[in-house]
Amino acid sequence: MKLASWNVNSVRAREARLLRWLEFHAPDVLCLQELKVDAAAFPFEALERAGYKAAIHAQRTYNGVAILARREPAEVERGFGDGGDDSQARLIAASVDGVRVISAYVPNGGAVGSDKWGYKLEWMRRLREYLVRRCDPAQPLAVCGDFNVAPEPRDVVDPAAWEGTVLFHPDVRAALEQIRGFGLADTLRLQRQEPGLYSWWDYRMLAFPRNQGLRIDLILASQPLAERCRAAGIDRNERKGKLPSDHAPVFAEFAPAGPLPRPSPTA
DNA sequence: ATGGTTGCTTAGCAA
Repeated sequence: MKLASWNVNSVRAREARLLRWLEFHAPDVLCLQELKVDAAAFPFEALERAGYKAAIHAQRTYNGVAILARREPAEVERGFGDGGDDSQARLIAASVDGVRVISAYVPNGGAVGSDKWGYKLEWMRRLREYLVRRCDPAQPLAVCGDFNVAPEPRDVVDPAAWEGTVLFHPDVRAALEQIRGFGLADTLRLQRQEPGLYSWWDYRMLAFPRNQGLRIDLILASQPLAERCRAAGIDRNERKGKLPSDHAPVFAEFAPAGPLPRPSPTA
């Protein structure tokens, strides 16, 4: 199974790129963030022609998340359903081919200390609680999306300069560790260890051609899924050219589920 | 120096 996640920064503005990317890379599942359209404006028909069914949690202007798959995503849940503020469309969960998939758009956080910052920290705490309440780390689970947090210094172009900002602050890094502590592995780091692998570059200051980015888009996998991970990466190429999203798609590939190979009797 | 770019909605906000 090839699983991908992409913050498209408006599915309307990115529709042509999205369709081209799907045709070329043909993932089994694609999680989207920042749709920025209501359900009436979501391109269901074009995606259907491209061979994908979509489950969406949409809202006008801001936010919006989706899960695309070859077959209709099942058992769809939208929002946390925890009695808290679910007015921002930032979370959708669905089952695809035996894997529970979550597409998450963690709040950016505005400025440290602001109301948005408090909302971000609270939202990340609620995500951890949602996982505990609604998911099973002993089953195949992929938590995908724009986390708006870089996990480690090697995920940041200039860690000293970014230290303490909303994307690389000790409090949100700790909140991310709490989420990972549910039993989730960072699939990219199962495969690659080097610094300089980024998924987001600011539109300004020629950040992309200078590779001044951060890795804030993640595919986290529970142990039963992570042990089947055979590849992971970031499609930096999609960030090139005219009017890209400011995020590149990230992906992970998993071997089919099945019994472990029996040890050879001659071993 | 709080700049710069893009997108949504139409001057200001969000990222």
